[in-house]
Amino acid sequence: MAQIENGRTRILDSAAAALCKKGLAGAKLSDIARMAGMLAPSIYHHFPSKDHLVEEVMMEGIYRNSRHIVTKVEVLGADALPLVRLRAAIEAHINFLLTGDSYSSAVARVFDDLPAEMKGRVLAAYSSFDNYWRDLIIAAQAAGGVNTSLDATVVRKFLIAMLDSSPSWYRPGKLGPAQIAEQAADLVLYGFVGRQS
Amino acid sequence: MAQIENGRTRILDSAAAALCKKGLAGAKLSDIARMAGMLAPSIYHHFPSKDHLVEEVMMEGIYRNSRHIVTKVEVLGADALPLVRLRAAIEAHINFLLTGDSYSSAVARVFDDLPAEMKGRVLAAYSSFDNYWRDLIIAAQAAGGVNTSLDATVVRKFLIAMLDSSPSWYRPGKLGPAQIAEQAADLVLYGFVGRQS
DNA sequence: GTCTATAATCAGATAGAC
DNA sequence: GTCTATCTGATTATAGAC
Repeated sequence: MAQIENGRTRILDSAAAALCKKGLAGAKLSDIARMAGMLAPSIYHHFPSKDHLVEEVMMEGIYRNSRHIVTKVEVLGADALPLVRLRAAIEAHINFLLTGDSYSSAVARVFDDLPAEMKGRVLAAYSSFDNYWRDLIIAAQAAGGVNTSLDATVVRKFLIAMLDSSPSWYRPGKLGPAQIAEQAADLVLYGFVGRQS
Repeated sequence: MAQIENGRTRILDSAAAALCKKGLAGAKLSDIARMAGMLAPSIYHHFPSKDHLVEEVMMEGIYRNSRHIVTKVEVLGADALPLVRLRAAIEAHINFLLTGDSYSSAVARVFDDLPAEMKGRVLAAYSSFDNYWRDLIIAAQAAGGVNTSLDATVVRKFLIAMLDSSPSWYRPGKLGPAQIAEQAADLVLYGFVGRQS
């Protein structure tokens, strides 16, 4: 079933990469086309408009990211400790963003700039992913042994913003994606002070 | 010395608000002018270009945010515990962003989209602020009693991204800015699990 | 399915009256 | 210091050949 990389897929890949790197307004159709080995008007044979193309990248990014994280968490089984599941989600999210999935990075990069109407549809598609995080957090709180004075929604917003920022500042160096992922989980779960105080 | 709000200041205020709300490409000169009670060409009497106007908002945002945080930390005195100083910085940052300083919110909102040349200058202006955070974190690590396996740079990047995200999702409700600020500090310092485990 | 040529649109910027 | 009118340039989008 592995389809060969046809023109349509090349355009989507190029669009995802361009959106990541240059943002919504910065990613010109001519850039996307060039990266896909064609000229701008050829894109219109595959997509009716730039907005349609962008929206498909957003939907694909949400789907990929969601599927990756859910897979990594659910392989642990439903009876794994909630904190273990939450840690797995955090590490999977960072690993996915930093190991080159430009679709998921593109979502974090340009979501705020989407036209209102599209943003509504993208947000709707995002909601099941968001609810998955909410449930992970609430399950961990319900299991006890955590700081119950923290608001679950506030924790989720801060956590996702933190994770989503990583593609914008991470550069390969002494720390690899897996190590950043581990640091993210340690920071969120146990804080800058940590456990050994 | 309190200068009355002249045209130039009204334009800057409007630009900061528009940049926050709509992003760099979304904030049209006609929007900014209308919010300032004039028409687009009038802006050119006060600023030579949109880029110059945007850059001045960026610089002002960095200056205001930096000054506010440093003031709130330094009032504690240099002999305050490093963790107390770090907490004060975190809370001051959130409070400032959420209590309506659109200049500082505008920086976080549009920085990634700035043209490369301007971004370099803005980043240079930002560096002393960034270094202040770096020093707060390093001082706390040097004082001991924290998780030394965390990389100071990674902590700083995650921390600032988390704090800067707050204007994009916070809406006045049951939790006020001061409470969000406290939750942010608790989350960063002691984590989702917290101290009582 | 991709191209060349061109239209349509829109936002930043300028000229000059008042 | 602000306006009306206009220009310029960039970018999305269309038409139609190959």
